Amino acid sequence: MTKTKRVTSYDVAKIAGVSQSAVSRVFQKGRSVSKKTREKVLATANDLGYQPNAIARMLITKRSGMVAVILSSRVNLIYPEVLSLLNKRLSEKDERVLLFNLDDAAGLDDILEHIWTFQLDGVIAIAAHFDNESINKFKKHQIPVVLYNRRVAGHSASSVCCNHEQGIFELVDILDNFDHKNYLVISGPTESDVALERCELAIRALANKGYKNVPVQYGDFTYKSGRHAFSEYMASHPPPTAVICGNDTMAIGVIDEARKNFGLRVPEDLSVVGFDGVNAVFWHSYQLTTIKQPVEQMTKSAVDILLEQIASPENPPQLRVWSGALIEGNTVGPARNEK
Amino acid sequence: MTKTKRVTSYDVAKIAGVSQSAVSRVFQKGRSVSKKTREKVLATANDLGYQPNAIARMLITKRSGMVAVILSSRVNLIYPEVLSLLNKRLSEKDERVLLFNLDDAAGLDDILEHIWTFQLDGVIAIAAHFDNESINKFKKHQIPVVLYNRRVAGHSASSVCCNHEQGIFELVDILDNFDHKNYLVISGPTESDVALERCELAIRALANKGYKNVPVQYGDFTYKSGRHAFSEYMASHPPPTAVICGNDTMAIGVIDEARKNFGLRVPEDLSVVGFDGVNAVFWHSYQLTTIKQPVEQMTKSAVDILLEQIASPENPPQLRVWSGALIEGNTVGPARNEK
DNA sequence: GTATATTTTGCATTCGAAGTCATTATTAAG
DNA sequence: CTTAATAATGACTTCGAATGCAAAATATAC
Repeated sequence: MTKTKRVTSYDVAKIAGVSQSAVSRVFQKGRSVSKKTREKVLATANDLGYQPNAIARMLITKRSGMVAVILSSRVNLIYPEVLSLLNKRLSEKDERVLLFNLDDAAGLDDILEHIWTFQLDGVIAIAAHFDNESINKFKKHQIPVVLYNRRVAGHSASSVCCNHEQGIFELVDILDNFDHKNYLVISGPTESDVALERCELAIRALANKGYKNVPVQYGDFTYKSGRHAFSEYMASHPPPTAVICGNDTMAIGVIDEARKNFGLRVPEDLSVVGFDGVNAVFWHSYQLTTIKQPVEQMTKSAVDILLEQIASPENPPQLRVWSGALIEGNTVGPARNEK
Repeated sequence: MTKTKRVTSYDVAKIAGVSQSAVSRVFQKGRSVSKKTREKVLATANDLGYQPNAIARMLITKRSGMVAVILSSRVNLIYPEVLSLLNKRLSEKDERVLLFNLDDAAGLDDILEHIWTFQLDGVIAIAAHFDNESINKFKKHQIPVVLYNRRVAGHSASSVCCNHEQGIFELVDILDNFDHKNYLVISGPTESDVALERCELAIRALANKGYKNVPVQYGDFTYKSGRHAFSEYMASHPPPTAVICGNDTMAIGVIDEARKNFGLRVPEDLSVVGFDGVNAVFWHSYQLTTIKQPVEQMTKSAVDILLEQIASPENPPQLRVWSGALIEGNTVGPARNEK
């Protein structure tokens, strides 16, 4: 029942026989304090169990030491990995992660309200949909943003992206070299910018090879939706020989559906490629050929850029693009072109 | 270059022709303000784009509106789901999530330091290892904690757990009914409390059925480690007929290893069970028989308990245990008992 | 109409550390 | 040993909202 009051810098000051300013200075780096007082203060601080109150510090310094990470969660198996790495990198730079889930009932506006009031140092938005209007709000509130895998028109915000073009083109090249002619694209949901980008690139890459009007089915990045998209297509079309999927999870769904409900062998009868390089692509039952998103570099860049923008807000927005690496699995083979 | 100053309650007060207190009261619920002033204030606040500064509020109210979630990440596919649900539930109660990853170089102590200085409202620790010493620190700092899937000796902290005993016993019952006699347990890493608990329960459940000295291999909850543990065991023992795994991901690894490198069919030659109920257990290539952790209820309870503790810190710690649900897959069958 | 109860209001203070500035102690240079 | 330069220190103010309290305004009862 003892409502222990917090130990403040004043308490320490009094006991150590110095001023509050002195105590404060001891807990800041690069401030001149004599060795004698520093030791005195540190000793009594330790005795009393004193630690500077971060909230009070935030109020006066106007830096919260917190970065918001906005996540459109669940959608993709790779996000947990991204989040974990971002957290790690930010911690190293002494920034905490305040997490926001965008897919909850509460929309973006709701999240933004919170971001303003919390005086965050910056924001990293993972594949969330931001239009220029939102970006302008950040400008107005003078909070740096870095978009992850999302570019915004006119380069008005910094972003770190996977080079989807390079990745998709590489996959299409491989398929084309195997003489595939009957393609199916299974895209992620139209609300997702990443999904749209990958889908358009696939269509463009195929067009370059001379394949126009490639059919597209839409899923929502989940396993189930991959299966469903494939069976939907099969219900009214002759089987394709190659399927290009918007992400790995759907690709795995396609493989299972093809094998189970259509008796197709992968890769003998059907080639399948995905995107992302999640752990499951290495599982023996799938061994998916896909592109690994360079998560390490991307998260590092995102944090670097963000910190730069925090330090020098007047710097122009940056764009950094990283190429993914091909994972050569076992789901691509020569086309079975029947005639 | 215009360093726009933040709009404060004083600014609004001056323009609206009221006192700062009045402005403050408008933005708190359950405070008496006349309709007239409320409207005036709200109008000018809107004009100026004023929003209360959360940091200043935290300082005076001593509530940060933030809850720390400590995650031992990566280890388990189910954590992202847990995190996402916790975030959602906490947002509904107007608490933000400050995320900490325990497996980074920075250890628990480092995280705790931050927790004290941030004056957090509470902490939810997901399967992190907390000893009584750590719990006592929380008591000293008067910060409520809820442990997720982790009990601490002497009920000194609240926790929400999956009923691993019921789950494991149910799985063992099923295997026993299929007349299995040669078991192998593949446990998660010894640093993990959940892993240890599941492993011990499996051993106890088997002992109840008369099987003593059941062999145990250790993995680290990953797919690879599941495969490796199984092949290690097979290298020097006759094949078991049933494998009980510490989680789903390792179970999937075992299935792949058994099929690929030992030509065993699942479930005809080998029965495999897991634990957690991650999405991948439904994938057609596996269809794992497992126990689904009741994540919905567990996260709800965790948040409920935490908020109760925040509201009434003097209340005793609570323990809530939820039973998992059996997922009847296709990886368990009659034992192939050769003699 | 007055007297009493109730709601609104503003003043002044508080939360806890950090920054400004003038003053004092210490060191280096001559 | 004096003078100049530098380092260390404390008093006071600041950040921005919330709150206890007394005064003022409004509502209710008689």
